[in-house]
Amino acid sequence: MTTRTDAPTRREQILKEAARLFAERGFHGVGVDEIGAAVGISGPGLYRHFPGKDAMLAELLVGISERLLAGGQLRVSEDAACADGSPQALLDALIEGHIDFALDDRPLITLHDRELDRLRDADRKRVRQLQRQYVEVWVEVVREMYPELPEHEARAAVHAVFGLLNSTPHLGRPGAQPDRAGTAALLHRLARGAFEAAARA
Amino acid sequence: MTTRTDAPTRREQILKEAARLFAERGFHGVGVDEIGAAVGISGPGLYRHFPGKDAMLAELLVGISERLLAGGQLRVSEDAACADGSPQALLDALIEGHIDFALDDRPLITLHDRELDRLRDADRKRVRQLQRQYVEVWVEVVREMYPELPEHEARAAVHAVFGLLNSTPHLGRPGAQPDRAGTAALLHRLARGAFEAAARA
DNA sequence: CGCAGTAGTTAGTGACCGTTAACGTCCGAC
DNA sequence: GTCGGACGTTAACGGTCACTAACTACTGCG
Repeated sequence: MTTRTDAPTRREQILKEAARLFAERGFHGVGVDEIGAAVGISGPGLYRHFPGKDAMLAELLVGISERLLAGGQLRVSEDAACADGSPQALLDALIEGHIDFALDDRPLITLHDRELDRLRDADRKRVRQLQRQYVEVWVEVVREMYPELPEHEARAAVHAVFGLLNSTPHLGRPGAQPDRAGTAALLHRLARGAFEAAARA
Repeated sequence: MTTRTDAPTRREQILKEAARLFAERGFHGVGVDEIGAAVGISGPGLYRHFPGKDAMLAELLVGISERLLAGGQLRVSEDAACADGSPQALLDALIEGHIDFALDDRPLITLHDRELDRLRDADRKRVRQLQRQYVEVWVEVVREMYPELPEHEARAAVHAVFGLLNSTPHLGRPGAQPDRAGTAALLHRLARGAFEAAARA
């Protein structure tokens, strides 16, 4: 949990605004001029920082996937280090981490499963691999928690719970979400309840 | 549950293929020539059936929203007619109906929350209103089933469960889903479990 | 037959958009 | 001081794309 205090670089500004715009109107629906305008420079000025529009999307998607996977793996290893690591506590940690991500980086969550097919083959392969690994982390933890659950059902349940947790962009359209902690708690309960019910064959 | 036996009209073919292509590559990512090719005619021939590309998307999205809402309202009225209408049975009926839709019309489900912003203002307003009404149908049933659940939490839970049920497009990428009945049953359990857990404050 | 309407075709047009080219400006280092 | 690189700018180019125009083929009907 490292927090930054220094000002964001221009490159980071661009990525952030591009993520927002891509999430709002789709990759093909946003022009480079708009992205430039969002950070106060104009159109082709972006090419000092990125080789092209595709590269921005690629960096965003690869970055998201890497962060998600790294977070998941970190929590698993932390749990393994702790002596009192119960499967439920680990699953809760995974859920909480994903919720934090979904609540803090809504545009990225939106992009994550929406614009994957707009990537070059190599990048798409890499993102898909990272996503698969992240799912596998969850599946292993879920199966440790509910050993009676068949693997393919565990995997389907994990995908479904991702859909549940990633629904946050559809929630508080106009104003900011009323209560971040409350929303997080509710989502956590929903996810736990879904997994429990999956195991009740 | 009326099933059609007559051949689909050209117009319906176009809508079906357009839905598939829009879902795969996004509205802006598909050209009219491709849509035409998918139904065996070429590009501008589409304009005999639709005034423009936007109109196809509009008809798709309005149609989806209307069908979802009509299905939900139908189930509520059926339950009210039956003497033995329990809240749980009604909620199960809603869940099952939504699952059927998600499993049978994957491309439409994908479009439904992805390309809404590509619509003209009037159409977008209409779709949003239909969606809102559909959510309200669910919220009322959920609150009847779990009276202790505050309204805003019920609404958030409904949105989240939609995300869960609509995750089916992310499941069986390569082959067809192994077992439709099994997938439906699993999704149903997950959704029920999520609502139950929501109510356990 | 003649005719009208339906459903296509190909060719072209104007707009948009990603990208490149050529040029300017500021600023720190030697 | 001036030199060089980082960072922008505007102008232009080439391709793509939605849409239109003009024309053709089929089909049922009097």
